[in-house]
Amino acid sequence: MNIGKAAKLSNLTVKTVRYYADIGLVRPLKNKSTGYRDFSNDDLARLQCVAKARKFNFSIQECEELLSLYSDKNRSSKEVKALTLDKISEIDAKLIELKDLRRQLSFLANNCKGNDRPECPILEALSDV
Amino acid sequence: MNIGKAAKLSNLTVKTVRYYADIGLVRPLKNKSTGYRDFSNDDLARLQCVAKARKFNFSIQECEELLSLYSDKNRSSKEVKALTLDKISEIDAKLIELKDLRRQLSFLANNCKGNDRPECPILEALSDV
DNA sequence: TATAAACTCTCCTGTTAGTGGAGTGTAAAG
DNA sequence: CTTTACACTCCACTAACAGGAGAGTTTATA
Repeated sequence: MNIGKAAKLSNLTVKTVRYYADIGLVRPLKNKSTGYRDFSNDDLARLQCVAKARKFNFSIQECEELLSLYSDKNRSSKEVKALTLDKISEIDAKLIELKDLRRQLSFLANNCKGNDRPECPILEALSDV
Repeated sequence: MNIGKAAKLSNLTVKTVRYYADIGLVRPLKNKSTGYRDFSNDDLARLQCVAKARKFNFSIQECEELLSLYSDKNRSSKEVKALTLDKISEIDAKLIELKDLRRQLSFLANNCKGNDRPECPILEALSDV
């Protein structure tokens, strides 16, 4: 199938699919005369897999790992689970960081009158080293 | 002061300070003969402000806004507070998104045996469109 | 005083994961 | 036969720096 159809069926943009082909995530055949890419059903499945994994915050490199597990019929589910657990740990770390940030910003905002006067504890906090 | 000292006193790297000077966040004088940048105390204060604001997840562009408020003695604290509240909303949105992601990944991981067999609900989920 | 270490400069490349646009060729519809 | 929709390549741009080359400057030490 052409790139437009592959993009539509994987919920990606044509630009993104072309990019994924450029970096080798999929390797569609190319029509010698027109230069058009020809995506197989397997290519499509890989694109769909990547599209989903990206939504799950997996990086492109991690997507590559997932794809290689995906096409390896002898893989163990252990490996896939390990990648997933790593990703969850990453998310947890990010959550802690963001919560702390929110706490500090809320504290500052609560102490700022937010009126027409120039005194501002937020800027004071930012200028303290 | 030279860039090394300015960097140390603002907890930034020399590379970063040079970058901030390149994009105009600070405008140190330059020694005509040596080309060395000369940072004033005001430059330093601005660098410290940016360093802190960056830790609070403000983008460079938002830092510019903060700096202009910072050096405007007639600013109202209202404007600064508004920027901060916006940032808190952004963080809240990100928190929701990450929590949802974590929930979905945990669900998948919990349903994956993680053994040496190939069956894997995680990959199955990724291949569903 | 000579030299070595530490510091500074500019310029270039690379990072992530694409997006946007120019200019051009191809296929399908009316 | 022409318009419209697709497709292609190539280049530039995004955010916020980091790494390194190659060269000049300042400071400390032998």
